[in-house]
Amino acid sequence: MSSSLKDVAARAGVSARTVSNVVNGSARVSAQTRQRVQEAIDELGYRPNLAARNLRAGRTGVIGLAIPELHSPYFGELAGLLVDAARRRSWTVVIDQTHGDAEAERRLLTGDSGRAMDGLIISPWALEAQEVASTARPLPVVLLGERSPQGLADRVAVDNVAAADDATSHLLALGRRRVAAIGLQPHLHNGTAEQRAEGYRRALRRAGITPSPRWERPVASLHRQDGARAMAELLDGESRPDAVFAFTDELALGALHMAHTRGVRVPEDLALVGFDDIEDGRFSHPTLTTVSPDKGQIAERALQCLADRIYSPENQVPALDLTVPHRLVVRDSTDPGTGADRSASHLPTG
Amino acid sequence: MSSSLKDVAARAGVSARTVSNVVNGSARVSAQTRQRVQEAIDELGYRPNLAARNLRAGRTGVIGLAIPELHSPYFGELAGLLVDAARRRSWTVVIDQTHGDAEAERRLLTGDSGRAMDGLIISPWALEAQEVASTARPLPVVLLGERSPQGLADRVAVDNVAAADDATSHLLALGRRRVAAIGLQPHLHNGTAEQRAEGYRRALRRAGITPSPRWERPVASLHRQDGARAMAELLDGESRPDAVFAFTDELALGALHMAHTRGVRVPEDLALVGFDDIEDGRFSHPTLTTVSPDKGQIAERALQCLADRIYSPENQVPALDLTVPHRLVVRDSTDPGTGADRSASHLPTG
DNA sequence: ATGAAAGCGCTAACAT
DNA sequence: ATGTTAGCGCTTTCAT
Repeated sequence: MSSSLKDVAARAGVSARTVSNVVNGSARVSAQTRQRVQEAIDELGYRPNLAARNLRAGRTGVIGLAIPELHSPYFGELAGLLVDAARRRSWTVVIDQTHGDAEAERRLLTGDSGRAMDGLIISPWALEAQEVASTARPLPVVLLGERSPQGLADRVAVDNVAAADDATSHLLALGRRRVAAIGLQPHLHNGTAEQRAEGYRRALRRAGITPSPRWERPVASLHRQDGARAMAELLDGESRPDAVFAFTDELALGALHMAHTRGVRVPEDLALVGFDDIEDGRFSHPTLTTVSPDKGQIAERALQCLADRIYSPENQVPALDLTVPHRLVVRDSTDPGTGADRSASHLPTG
Repeated sequence: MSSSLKDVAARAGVSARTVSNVVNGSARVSAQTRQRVQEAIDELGYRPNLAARNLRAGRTGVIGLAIPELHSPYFGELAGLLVDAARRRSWTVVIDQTHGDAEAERRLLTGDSGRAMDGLIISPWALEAQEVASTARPLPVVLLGERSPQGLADRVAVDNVAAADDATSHLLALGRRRVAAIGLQPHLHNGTAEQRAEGYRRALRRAGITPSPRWERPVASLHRQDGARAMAELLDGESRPDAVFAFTDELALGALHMAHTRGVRVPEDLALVGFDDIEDGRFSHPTLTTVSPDKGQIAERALQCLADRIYSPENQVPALDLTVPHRLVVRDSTDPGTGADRSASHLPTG
């Protein structure tokens, strides 16, 4: 068994209080005493028991991160940023994967997950805004990329409608008219797909084009294979699209794969835009034009929200609804031009 | 403030003991009492305090996962598998990113990280086997993908030498003779790159080819851009390779990108093999031949090691050195043939 | 079947 | 500057 504060105190011939002071630097300790205590600590290999500290403090220093799946590049990147940002605030992150399971999301929100944490950052997938809003939450929660749950929890996201509009408008500006969309999720109501569809249609209408269900391809999930399947369906249709806006980069990369397989040239025959700006899209062939959300800011602001709620529970402002900037990164999949990434270069020239 | 066991006990008119029994089902409680307690729990919205439980139990139910970076597809996939596998054992996973920083790795190993956990799974990057072995560890540790630290901690990994040999032999079997390697890391001594280089050279020698430093490209890190840079160097050389074995899929995808940029055809002009079998390689153009480690088994066995050490500290067997299977997945980047993925199909035919 | 009480290891209010 | 001690919320031994 490892040694405790008391053991160290006994060994150094001081009280527990003094050892605690030395460990935490919380009060003045004479140099001599300090050294004696330090020696005892070293000799015994003493490590403070975190569980005891947590119990005492009423806080764990742990925040939860609940995302659909860690292996998806978008969530992997975001999780990485959050872990690092949390660390800067001396927080530890425990990660849960919901796999889009409503029950799992519910458990996390209600605090029945059996995880001890001071706050939760969750990217809901299956749960609708209504249910998220009505769930009793025993701890501070920040929602990511979710339709605002009627001001009942902080939320951080890009403006999905505007972003989808930007992407679609870019395709229209290239002169494309048969612009398809891949990524609708009629079975889900978490808001994201709906908002991107809305932005897509808005851009079409502004260009004088009537949105048609024929160009809107639903997907079961957001993986590459779903994008490939949707693209196959589009290519099998009577009239082929000359542009595709995929609601995520993974879908876009799957679509790109299928285009290659079918001998469709990108961007000549088909211009393609994704969403998320994942690393893969910078090295695909051709490189992928995409909507780039500011992921660093998403991570930073989500943590800031949590910090405010956790450390200042007294002055509770109403729920925040934070919009994070995005930008369109034009690459080769829509640009038959130079072949260069015009927004962000990650390779040495030459 | 949230309510405690005592509050529930008072409200239900029973002792804390009984409430605890109801919550944990640990002893027989009369149906009537049980119901009364349950009502009190519901009315008060009582949730057990995990910190107190942990203190009492001397265990946290938390294990740490320390990896270089979460956003890399390989580690993202592995982390996802570990999180799910841990959950099946009612464990929570806290993730730390070391970013290949020796100091960060050291802190985790010595337990000075300020994270409360029952065990640690770490994929060391900067630390050498020697130092890992000599570090005093206050908790059970499993090493991933690391050279065996002289039997001083459990370790789970593929046979890197054999795997690299397989990959290289595959290229040689295609009739390629100028086989380059991308991914050496002379500045690191964590073992992985060295072992893959060794397997690469072994295969060459067996084919009667003398390994030459000219074909061995070092990289600063294992990202796509490093692979692209290394490939550029190879293509700028006096004699061009007709095959490349990249030590990771990310490097391979970066190399592939550069090949496209330079107009080099894959696999006709250049056959390419990666390592890790990340999702991207199944949808790249062309799809990527790769060495596929059994990631699910890595996760499962790492957790099993940890469980054995945590739950049965008394019968301590010597450190285990577990080798997990791998297989070569042949795809289009080495197969000018059918264009089909011959080992694992992730798309519907048609 | 249930109650009373000790104690897990730590911090901090109260002492000196 | 340092000692003494209560108590965070829970589980569990001992007792009834």
